[in-house]
Amino acid sequence: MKRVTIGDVATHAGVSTATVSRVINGGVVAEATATRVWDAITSLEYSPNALTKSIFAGRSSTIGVVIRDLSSPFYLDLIRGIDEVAAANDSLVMLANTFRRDDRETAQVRAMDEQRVRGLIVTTGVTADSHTRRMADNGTPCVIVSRIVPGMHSISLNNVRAGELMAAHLAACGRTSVGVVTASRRPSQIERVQGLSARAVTVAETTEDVPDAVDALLGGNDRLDAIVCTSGRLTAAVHSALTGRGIAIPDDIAFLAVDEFPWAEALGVTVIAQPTYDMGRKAAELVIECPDEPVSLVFEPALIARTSCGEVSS
Amino acid sequence: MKRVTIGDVATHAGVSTATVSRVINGGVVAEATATRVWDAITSLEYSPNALTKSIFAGRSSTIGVVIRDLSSPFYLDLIRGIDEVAAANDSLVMLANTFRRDDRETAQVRAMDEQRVRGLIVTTGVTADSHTRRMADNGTPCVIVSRIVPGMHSISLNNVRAGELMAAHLAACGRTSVGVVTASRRPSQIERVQGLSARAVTVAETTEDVPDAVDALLGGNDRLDAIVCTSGRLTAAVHSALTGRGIAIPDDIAFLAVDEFPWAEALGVTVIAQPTYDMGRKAAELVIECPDEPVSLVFEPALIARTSCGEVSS
DNA sequence: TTGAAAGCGCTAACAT
DNA sequence: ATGTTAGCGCTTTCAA
Repeated sequence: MKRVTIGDVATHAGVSTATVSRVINGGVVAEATATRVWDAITSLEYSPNALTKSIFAGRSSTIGVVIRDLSSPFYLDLIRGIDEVAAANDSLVMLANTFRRDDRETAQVRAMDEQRVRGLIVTTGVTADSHTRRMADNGTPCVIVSRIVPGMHSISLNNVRAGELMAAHLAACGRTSVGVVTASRRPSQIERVQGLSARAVTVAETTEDVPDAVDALLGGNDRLDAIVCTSGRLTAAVHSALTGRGIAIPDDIAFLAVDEFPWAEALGVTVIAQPTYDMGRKAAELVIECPDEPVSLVFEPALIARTSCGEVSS
Repeated sequence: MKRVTIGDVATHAGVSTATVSRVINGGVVAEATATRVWDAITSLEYSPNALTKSIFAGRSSTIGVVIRDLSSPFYLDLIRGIDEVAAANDSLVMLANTFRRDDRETAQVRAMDEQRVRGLIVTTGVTADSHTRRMADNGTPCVIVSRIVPGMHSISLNNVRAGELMAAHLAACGRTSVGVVTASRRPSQIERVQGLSARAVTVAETTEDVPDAVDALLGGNDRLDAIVCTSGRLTAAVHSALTGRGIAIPDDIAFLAVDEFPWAEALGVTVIAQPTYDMGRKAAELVIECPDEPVSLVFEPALIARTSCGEVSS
């Protein structure tokens, strides 16, 4: 069960470990020696130890990703984008989910630091920021996603614009009394609501809170003609709360959501889409390129009009 | 930018590196010394290098996961299950997507081997099996998901039963002429079709192939009264191909899919659900427990009846 | 209870 | 072109 080491290969090929290392990493070696070494490598099924290699490089070749909530549709494409860039750069992706728990967020960031990841991409809340910043100070390129943090790289959406886009679309569809279900007091959520100038706003932390939130909206003083959900994580819950109450979309109430999802087309749900995949790619590229000055990239949202707001086809 | 090492801590605390190591890993140390060391650790912001640690342990504490296609709804919950168990065992998850390309599959498995992962969970095709087996032989606990491979740990679904469940349900709904869209010649797909005893079967490798596949089914000699899609990855495409052709579900044709997805409820799509999350947990537990004899766990599918097959409420 | 010293598997000067 | 040697940051005997 003992692992084959570079030393075994060296002995088998009758050379020194240095030569084996050179063969593997492309140094100057005589053709004949190289062949002997490769033969030894294959016949012994030698697999180099990336961990030990990393010790010399000072850090590993892995990109760390800390995700707050893997169940949000936003993240799958983000990860895909990151993964693709990583694969193109011979990096692997180390993933950690924090289940929306602050203590796990700091723990996971710390774990990534201990793993000496090549770079770190996080979608954490503010709690983990001090740890992340410390990592950045120690030379690990860190990218914050979905939030702008001064002095650090960040990838985010123009959330105010997203709100405005929604407001404009709703207005164009003749809806004037808008109710909002929003996820939390995170900046991104707040900004979206800001651009929205809504009549009523309720907060639902989890999907379990959604039915109550929807009831609150529906039972308010204003008679609403549109409901928007600013969190992709809650969209399904809001939608089914609405239809479950016998509300017809868009005849009774218009429905507008943030974040594209695979079934939006089938359901005719109009959404604000983030260029999630590109954001993931960009985040990974930032890690690879590792610019000296903090760069803060803001992506523009796009409205994908379907039928849930009572759109009239042009 | 030089990283703080255990040596720096030792100097700062006026002890040897051995003592620092003992303090961190819980050896026998005098209380007073321990305090001094902890003070040094915090004041220097020392972060232990997990890579170096791993080279002593022989392997890292990370669990490797190689996923064939991150876009399939099946995998998010699988990853969540794995991640949860990993987190509970102080492990991180290293994720690699292979984009359904055989060459990338072997490359990623090899990469995981080089990373000396604590264990490996793969949903790859057969191409990577020889590599995976080699890893297993070298002492890395490996778990194959979605396929049974002799001599190796595996987690899979009772696919034949899934097919039978579908057939029975369709029959109960009075549907007798069933057409199937299946994804590929992978065993899991074939077994599902087996249990199904369908009138017509077409294969769609990717979502792009789906429209043609559906046309082939619809244009066949038999007049079908049910379409089932045996691949979660293709469900959305099949559904929209159907509705896009003006076909009413379930009035014109019943629709039945494999793999639960967040919007199934909203759309009323009847599905065969896999206990994906539990499968992920079990896979990770297998990696942690590392049983000597190969264990092959087969999970049972469950039908979630909604309305897409013209179900009559009891 | 602690320190000195010998590794873990590999790379990178420096010789030859 | 190749071998020798000294590390990388840490753990782990073995003495003291």
